[in-house]
Amino acid sequence: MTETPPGRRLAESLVRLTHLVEHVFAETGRRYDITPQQAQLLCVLHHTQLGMTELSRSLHLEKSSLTGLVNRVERRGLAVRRRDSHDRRECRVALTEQGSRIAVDFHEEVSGRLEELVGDLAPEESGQLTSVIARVLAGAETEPGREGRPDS
Amino acid sequence: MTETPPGRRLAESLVRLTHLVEHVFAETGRRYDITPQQAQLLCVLHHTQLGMTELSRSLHLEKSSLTGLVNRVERRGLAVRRRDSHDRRECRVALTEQGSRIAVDFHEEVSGRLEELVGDLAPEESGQLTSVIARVLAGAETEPGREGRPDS
DNA sequence: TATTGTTATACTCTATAACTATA
DNA sequence: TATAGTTATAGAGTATAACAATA
Repeated sequence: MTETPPGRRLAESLVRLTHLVEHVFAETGRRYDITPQQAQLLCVLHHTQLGMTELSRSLHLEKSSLTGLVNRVERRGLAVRRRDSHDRRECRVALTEQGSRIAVDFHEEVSGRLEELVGDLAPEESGQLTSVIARVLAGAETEPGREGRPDS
Repeated sequence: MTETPPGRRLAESLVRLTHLVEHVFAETGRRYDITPQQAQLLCVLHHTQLGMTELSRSLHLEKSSLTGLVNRVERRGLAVRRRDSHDRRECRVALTEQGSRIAVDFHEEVSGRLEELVGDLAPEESGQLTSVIARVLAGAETEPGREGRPDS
């Protein structure tokens, strides 16, 4: 029996923590009658308009999947496709007023709940955790994650 | 301009982290030809057998949703339903050998990738963070999260 | 030819409601 | 009656492949 290395144990904690956050996301979404994916879309679109290709990259979705997601969100009146670019192929997706409102409220509520969960951490602990996560996130952006590459 | 409180900043980091881990989960799953949900099921089932009701609680899923998930995993030969309880209504879901292997490999790979991302932490830091996260997770279990309750 | 976005198709995932079988 | 699990149904999310329109 070898000892589990600290990095490994931390990785496992992060996975569990992730499942918890996912749950908060889903539960909060239900209160606004949107799915977690729709919520994520709204949050990404807050204060910006993006084309389908950009969106699909930022959400890690195939463009065809995104078409459906945007359709559903548009049908609910939370976003619209705009075709006012020079390039007439392109469309930009923007939030409606209602969509903006929900994006803000949803984000506020998720943050609030998570804040409660981490509430009894000391400020140093909180800061430490934040900076570690920041490092993880930064690392992930640098390292492409060898997505499309075959198992070389 | 008021300062953003540490808890709030942490909350936002958590959300981003979650999306990253979700992505790692999905991408790794694809390499084993399983969905993230199936992967999570396999991981929960590793070294235990659970009934549908227990499973549905631990995965935050309706029992009917779980029925389908288990069906699909069973069809792929990764798990089986067993009916060897005293209570003849109950079934326990257990991994097959192949299921176990995939559970281990998947878990190994996900942990490995995350470990890489947090790799350059000192062991003490790593350990501290793990226990901080453990505290958050424990807190979440205690506090039910007022799921079914109306907005009182 | 390359790029932007959609359509067609086939699965998977999920919840709600109604159900069966056992306790 | 209560509990364990399933079925029926409807909708959402996703990827692959083929496509249309524009550049």
